[in-house]
Amino acid sequence: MAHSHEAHHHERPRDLTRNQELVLTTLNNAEAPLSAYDILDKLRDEGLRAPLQVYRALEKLIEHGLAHRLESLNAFVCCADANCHGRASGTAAFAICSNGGRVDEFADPEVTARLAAWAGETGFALERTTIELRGRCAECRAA
Amino acid sequence: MAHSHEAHHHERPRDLTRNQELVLTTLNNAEAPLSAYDILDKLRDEGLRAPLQVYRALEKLIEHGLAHRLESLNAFVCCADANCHGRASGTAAFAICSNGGRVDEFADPEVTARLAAWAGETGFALERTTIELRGRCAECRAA
DNA sequence: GCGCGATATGTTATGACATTACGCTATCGA
DNA sequence: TCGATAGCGTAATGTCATAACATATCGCGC
Repeated sequence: MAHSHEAHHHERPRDLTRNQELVLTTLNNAEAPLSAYDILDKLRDEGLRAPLQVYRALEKLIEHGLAHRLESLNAFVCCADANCHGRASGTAAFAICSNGGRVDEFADPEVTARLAAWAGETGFALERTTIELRGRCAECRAA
Repeated sequence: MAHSHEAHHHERPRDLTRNQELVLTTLNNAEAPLSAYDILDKLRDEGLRAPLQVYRALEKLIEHGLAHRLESLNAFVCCADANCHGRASGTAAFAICSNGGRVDEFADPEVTARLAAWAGETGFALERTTIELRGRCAECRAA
């Protein structure tokens, strides 16, 4: 099992290894999504040298619900909500600004429900859902 | 403008060039999504040699609503509905079977509406939406 | 028919993203 | 103490996508 202790439905930051910590901090400090190689470049000084070190850390962070992969960008962001966003309010959706690259994470229970309903009717065993919106954010439109 | 003739809101197959035709046919004959390089391999005999030839054709097919890109797979499928699915029933969603790789395309107007509503409230100028479900399809679960 | 713009094409080279394979180390409980 | 599990480090490779440049083709106004 993934859980080494009980009490909550996903791990807390205290479980993180050094590499995971470094990668998470990098994502937290970023204004926009970062590719694995972006992260690697930022962590050379900390001793990271190979893409795999980053990918492995990302894999765990995503498992723990602390980060997300943006499929349409091949890039990564930290979870908006630091904690439990994923399972609490349903599937996370992402609005990605084509201009600045800024990302807004949200969840719509109705959307989650409708997709689950479709899966139920169709006999599709849903494991994971990706919802990504592309467009220009309000801030960029104003400027 | 992209339109050289009026009467309909996207192009019909008759507009396709040779390369576009080849790529579309390949997608139509496929049981599962194909990567650009898969397509290229299948079209070597027809004289295609470089990835770019495939990517350029795909770009146009997608513009015309005849094919879709699956972001979570970095692969492509032809539109389920041969014609107009995109704008008619709202944003297309895809259920991708982790097992066989088979893809089921559908559209849920309520989901489309909720996402559009979120965009409206937030001032996000929505350009394109990606919805991809991963899991096991009914057929594979039965087997 | 000629020239022009728009679009498609072909080719080479390169860039960006991701994983396989291998070996070593640390931790933990039987 | 042994073995299982998980993490780490490195090199090599695989996969996906685009830049840059040159050439060709079509429609159309003149």
